Amino acid sequence: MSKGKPPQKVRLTEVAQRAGVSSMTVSKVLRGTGSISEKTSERVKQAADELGYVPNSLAGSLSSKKSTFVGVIIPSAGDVIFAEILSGINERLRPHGLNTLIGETLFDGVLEEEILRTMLSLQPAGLIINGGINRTERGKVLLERRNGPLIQIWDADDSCGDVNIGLSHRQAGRRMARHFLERGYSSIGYVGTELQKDICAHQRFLGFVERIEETGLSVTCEIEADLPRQASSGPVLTERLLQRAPETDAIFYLNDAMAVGALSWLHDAGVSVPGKLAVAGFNGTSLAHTIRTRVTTLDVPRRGIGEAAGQALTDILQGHDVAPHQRIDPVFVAGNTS
Amino acid sequence: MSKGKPPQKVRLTEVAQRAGVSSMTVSKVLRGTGSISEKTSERVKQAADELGYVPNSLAGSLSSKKSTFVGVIIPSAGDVIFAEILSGINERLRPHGLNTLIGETLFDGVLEEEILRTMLSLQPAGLIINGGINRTERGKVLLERRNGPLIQIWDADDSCGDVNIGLSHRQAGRRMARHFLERGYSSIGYVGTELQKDICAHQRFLGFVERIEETGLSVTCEIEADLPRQASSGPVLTERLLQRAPETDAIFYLNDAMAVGALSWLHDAGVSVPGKLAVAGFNGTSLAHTIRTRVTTLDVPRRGIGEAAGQALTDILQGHDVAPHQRIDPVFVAGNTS
DNA sequence: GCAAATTAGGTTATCGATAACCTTATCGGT
DNA sequence: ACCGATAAGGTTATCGATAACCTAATTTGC
Repeated sequence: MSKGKPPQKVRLTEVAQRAGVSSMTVSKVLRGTGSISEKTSERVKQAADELGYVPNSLAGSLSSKKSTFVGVIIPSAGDVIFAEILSGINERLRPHGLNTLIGETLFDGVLEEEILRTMLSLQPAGLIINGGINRTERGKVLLERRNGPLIQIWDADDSCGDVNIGLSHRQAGRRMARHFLERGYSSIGYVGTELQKDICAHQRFLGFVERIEETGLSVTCEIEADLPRQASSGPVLTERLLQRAPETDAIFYLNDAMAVGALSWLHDAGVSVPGKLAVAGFNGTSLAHTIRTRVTTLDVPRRGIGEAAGQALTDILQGHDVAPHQRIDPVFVAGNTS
Repeated sequence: MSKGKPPQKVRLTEVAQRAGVSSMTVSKVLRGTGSISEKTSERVKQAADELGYVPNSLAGSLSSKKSTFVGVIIPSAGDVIFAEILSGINERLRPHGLNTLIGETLFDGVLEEEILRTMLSLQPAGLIINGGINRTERGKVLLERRNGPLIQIWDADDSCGDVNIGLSHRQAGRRMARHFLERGYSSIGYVGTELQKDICAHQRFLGFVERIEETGLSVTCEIEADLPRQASSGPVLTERLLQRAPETDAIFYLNDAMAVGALSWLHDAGVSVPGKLAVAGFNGTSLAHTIRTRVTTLDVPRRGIGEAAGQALTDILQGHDVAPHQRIDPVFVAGNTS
């Protein structure tokens, strides 16, 4: 039985020896800097290949003070919305040799601060962070202490960092209010959860109510701080709202998931949609357009936001100019629920 | 106008000076190792705090040969399935001070190899990688050359690394076949895409067909290599399949999204489900249970797989024993489409 | 044909932190 | 009082790669 290969690590030095050059030369060849003849360059590459050399980026970054990853801080990687943004970001970063480091805040400012701290300790080349969160003071200080570009996404209302890419959630709320008003609904409701944490959702709520109230109407709200922002919360809150205000003829939900959850319950409860009650959501997730029921919603170009953010980051790193404010507006999608 | 603060970087040395100790002492205090008196410990902590010291993990990792991140390689972070797995992993890693580095292969072996290379260069403390991909030979070599634990997820059929957490997709395919047979369907179809890339989906397909054929029946397949694995492909392929085999009375789809897409089309086309045609998907995504139509599917505990993977990784890092094979079976969910 | 410019490659000093090892005090026990 | 054990903290040598600078050999221009 063999002793197993001596896991003798391969460093620049080992490659250099095999190619008969200095380690600096290898470093230059592998990064394509400096001037090295075609011949030795080939020899070095071959040596590296034969030894299966894998560079140690930690050492490299420490020395060059240029790291190869970008921190991306979002509320949750499991939420379709942010998952798609994340994917869009990563798609644009990887071709530039940048790795994506993720952090999930769960909409919690304290957790965000903690994440920021550990991320900054990794000396990221840049940071992409989701707005719309109750940031701690120390969190803000950490953000300023950063090196490299800072892109804030999702929330266009709250500016911070070099570039801001997102939408005005307040305007989005107003947009949906306008739709309800144009349709002539007059007993209007709103259903949401966790607005104390998710500032963007809160802004949508405020914009919605604001617009409705401008017409003299009022909005019946059912807001529960502790329920999840998911389908399951839809039925619960809808039922509560309808008990308090049975005359309600239209409800705007925090997101599509809750709207769809509510629709399911409304169907079972025999409430016709939109005959008796209109329903609208937010996000434009694929689940909003399923089968017979297509939820009226505002479709946010999620992947597009991510791509724009990744692009902005690499552009800045390359010294290009980037528009500091990029509005990416949601698109109104008329379904058959309103 | 002030010149702006000299962004004088704070290193261990600066903290040490302010606290009147050596930098080694600061290092020990901040990591809680070595023996330092309560008094100096306090003094050091305060100094670090006042200066807003943020450690440089790159230097730390280089020196200690222990990095603080884990590479997670999945097909796509934007796909609900893997997004939830990713989130589960991250949830378990962060409390241990481990950061999650993501890589998206898009089911492409060559891309996977490239990602592996850059990930390994960051000296990750461990690796969690999705199975069911056509791995390149060099990719396999890279995986062996790694340091630290390697957890493979999603695909229990193909073992590799220290721990394997996932399901047998072949079994899953057979399970759904059994359901169709029990219901007495006899003209059975299968619809899928990209099976050449997604080995797991291919396994489900094989298991499904295998089980059906055991009864002497055959399966009409509509498989298109180049269409996306999304809702939009459902209608296209369903229409094609029904043209070729109008008598088909049940179809198993590659995933829920395609099944739901198909349902929408079937409804418009006036095909009653499950009266004339039964439909089943795979994954148990929330979109499968919307409103009036609840797709029959196999629900995979996605977050659970992620959590188990994260847990296994940290367990191994702490020297604990971990079961090398953890089967996480999907749960059959009877909807009203079959 | 010779000085200047360019090419090809090597030397040396960090980057910021930690492992491993050392040096003093301080404290009991006998 | 003396010796070994423990506590508290400091010294030194890396970790693996790169920036910055330097040297020698060619090439180029006129």
